[in-house]
Amino acid sequence: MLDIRFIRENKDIIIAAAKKKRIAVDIDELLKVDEERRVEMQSAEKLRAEQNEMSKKIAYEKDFSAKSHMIEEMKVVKEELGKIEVKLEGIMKTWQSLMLAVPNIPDISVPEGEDESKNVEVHVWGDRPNFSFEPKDHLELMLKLGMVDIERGTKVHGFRGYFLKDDGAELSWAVWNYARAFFGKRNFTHVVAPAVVRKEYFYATGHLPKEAEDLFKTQDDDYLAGTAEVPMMAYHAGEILRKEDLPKRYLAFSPCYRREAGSHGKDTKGLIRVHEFYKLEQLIISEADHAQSEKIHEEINRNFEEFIESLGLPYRRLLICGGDLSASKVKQYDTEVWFPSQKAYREASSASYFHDFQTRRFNIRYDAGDKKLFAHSANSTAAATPRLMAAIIENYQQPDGKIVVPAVLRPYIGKEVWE
RNA sequence: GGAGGGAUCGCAUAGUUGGUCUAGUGCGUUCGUCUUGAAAACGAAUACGCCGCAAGGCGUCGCGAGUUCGAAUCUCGCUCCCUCCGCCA
Repeated sequence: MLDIRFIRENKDIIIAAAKKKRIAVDIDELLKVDEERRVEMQSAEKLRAEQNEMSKKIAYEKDFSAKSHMIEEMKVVKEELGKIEVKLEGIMKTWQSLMLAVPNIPDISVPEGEDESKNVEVHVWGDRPNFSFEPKDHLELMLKLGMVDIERGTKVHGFRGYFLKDDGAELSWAVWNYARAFFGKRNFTHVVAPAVVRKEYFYATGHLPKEAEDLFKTQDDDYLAGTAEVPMMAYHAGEILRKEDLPKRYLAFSPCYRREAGSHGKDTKGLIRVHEFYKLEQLIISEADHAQSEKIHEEINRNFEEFIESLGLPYRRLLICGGDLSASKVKQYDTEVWFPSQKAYREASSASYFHDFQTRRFNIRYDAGDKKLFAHSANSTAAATPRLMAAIIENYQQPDGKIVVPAVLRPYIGKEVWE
């Protein structure tokens, strides 16, 4: 959500932004409805002012007939006001839906482009393992080592179900614990966040209504979050923060639920795409300052990259192009890790910043002295399992099917090789 | 799951026979006076949003609807919190 005043004054910028993002919006229609909205509001307020004033006079009036006369007069005003209110209600509905359709402004550094094929590879790190044999996929390797049980996973949960066990379960704990220690040194507040979240907050993040198909819903009309971004933005919803407490830096752990309704044919085997996984997420609420937001975005993205560098996983960073950038975002990097069996990079992290687009919907402000300002927000993956585990398994595999434990995980695993 | 109580502008409270409530008071906070400085005392300010160039106006007493000329106050629905009972990790 953007500021209507900003939209009024920067129509051309919004139109260009929508074009870059391949999003259809009718700004002229919005401005027209906005004008009607203001006109109706003013006439409603004028009548209310009259009502308030007369109301006081009626209260003081001692003469019965004069009093009755005034009440009769105000009945007419009431009726008139009612008509305007009905009209205004309709206008407000249209206004709000048009407002929700207005996208955030992409950064100047966001490349032009139709869709994901135009995302730009801006950074590549690490030597892809040079196997003298045909690398196996993580599922085959993990099954052989008894790290995962898919058969019972599907028996118990259904499609995309899995059990991690023995070394697989331990690896999961090791990744979480290592991530906790790694990011903990970078000045984050640790949080374990709920995945069951009230509906209204999904609208605020923009997950609803457009991703309703991809979300699990409870019988109490709550939804299961697919990322801790939802509960963590909701955490400060409606609050006015103190400027000296910013930035708020959270490392949130939560289970994540995704129905993957739109990807039935994709990644049908293995642990790359599952309904239920676990993620540590970086989320930062900061002052309303573009330069600072940009810096935070680079920083949290680098945090993730340095994390997987320490794990020795080759990766590349993509700068997401306009056509692939969602409405709420200013800029996004996706970090993709190398999967030897697929001979391809697969997404392991996504880092974005939003300026005040999200905080406006969540109503998260801070006291900037003379005025209250909407804060800025940014988030990035810190570590998502089991996908990250799959990457570790594949990149550290040996000719005989054994897996070398990455050096940084050995203190958490207690051995050097899985066999 | 059952029974009862509650939600007021940072915190604590007043206000429920509808109309001087444009919500009072205390604490806290900020500024000022006094003081070498501090404390104390005294004085003033102190919720948020919307519309408007401005003057000013409007809205919000958990949220939403309703009754009324007029709602913090009455009615209905919802949310959350507290106490007790039951069940349970």
